[in-house]
Amino acid sequence: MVCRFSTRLLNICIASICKAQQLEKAEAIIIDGIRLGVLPDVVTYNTLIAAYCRFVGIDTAYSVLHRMREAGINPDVITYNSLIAAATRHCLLSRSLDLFEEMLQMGILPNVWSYNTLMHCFFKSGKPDEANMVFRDIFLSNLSPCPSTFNIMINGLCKNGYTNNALMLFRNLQRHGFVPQIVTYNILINGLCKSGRLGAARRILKELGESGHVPNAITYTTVMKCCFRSRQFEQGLEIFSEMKRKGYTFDAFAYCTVSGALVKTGRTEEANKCMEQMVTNGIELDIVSYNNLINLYCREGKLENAYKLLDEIEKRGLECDKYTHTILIDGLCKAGNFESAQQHLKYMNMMGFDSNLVASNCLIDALSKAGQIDCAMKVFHSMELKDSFTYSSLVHNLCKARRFHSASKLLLSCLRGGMKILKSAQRAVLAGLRSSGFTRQARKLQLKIRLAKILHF
DNA sequence: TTAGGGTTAG
Repeated sequence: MVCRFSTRLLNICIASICKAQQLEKAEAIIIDGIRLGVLPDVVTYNTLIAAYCRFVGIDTAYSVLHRMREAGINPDVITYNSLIAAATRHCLLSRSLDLFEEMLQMGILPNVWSYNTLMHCFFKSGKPDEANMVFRDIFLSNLSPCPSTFNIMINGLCKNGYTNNALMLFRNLQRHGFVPQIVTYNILINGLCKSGRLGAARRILKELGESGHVPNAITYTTVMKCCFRSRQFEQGLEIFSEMKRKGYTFDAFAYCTVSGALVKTGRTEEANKCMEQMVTNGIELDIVSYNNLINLYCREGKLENAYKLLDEIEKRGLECDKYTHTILIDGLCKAGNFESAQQHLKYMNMMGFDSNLVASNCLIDALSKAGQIDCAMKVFHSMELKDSFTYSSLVHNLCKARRFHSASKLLLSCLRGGMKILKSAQRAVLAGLRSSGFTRQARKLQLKIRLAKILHF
């Protein structure tokens, strides 16, 4: 139904149709509108582009830009900010930069949101130095940073391992009159908890209470997770009860935090009850909840039930993510079904997931524990990306197989790559070399370990 | 239009 209305009404109509994800219908209405003499404007197309970014993909959204120009409407800073934000959501750094450049070439001046988004994209891509340069550019461009600018900065620093710098920035900003928002406190508490600085996190939590803000569901989930991480289980469960009393368990977050922690400690029955409670309370299962359930079934050895859930995910129109696949690969490994695990890993590669590091590590660990260390080495050589877990597991199991020279070589290549390795794995190599009469090699290796520590840490 | 909490491996 198209009406005789003004552009403003057309835009209201397009916004509501886009919200309902009926994008083709929205485009048809725009065309009908033109025929009836109701011309779309930049707001009409920006709404459509934002919806394509959110519900379809950046390429489709970008193609609307052409149609927009054909209709004689020039994009503005909001058009480009939407596209840059979409690229950032998918961690497409070069795409974000290209769009930023294109915007400049079109003579469109970026605003503080453009810089915020670009900064966030650099942080998400693990490039804090570049993000810092964008932060400086905001001031050089004579733009005023907004509270989100600082929140993105503090969050990015925390996520990239610079929690101390984040805390320093927070204090500096406070000295200059910055009033932290509840989001700022949550970001900092989460960063401090994850880096193991529980005392500092507690101080910030106390400050939050004194600031007049009320802790919200996110604050509670963050602190609860922190308790589980530091093995203060009963305290974590007390927070969960408090969340329920206060009505903060309106989504899947708290339930998944609790059930995840219960599964990790082998309390699968309680984890099951927790998820059942979630469903009874009318909370719909999302992909993370399904992942939790799949993990629960895998731990109980009920792989068939786990696979049944995959069908349910598909029926519900949800998409499996890298966690779903990793959990299943780990489940197959733990059940000793290496062939299926390897097949699933291949499938994961084929699907083009951004990372299969954890899944590969699961396979390496399980294979080498089962004595199939050469198979594990094959997987190792096929991996593009390796981390401290990959090396620790292999070095440890090579020692168990009394292959101390191979373990020593691998240990050194890990340290040369600037990666840490479990202390117990280091000790196993040194002890193994000594006990098999290679004391000189052990001494040399110890010296090299010390040198690597000085160079990298 | 941007920013915060949940799920994977020793």
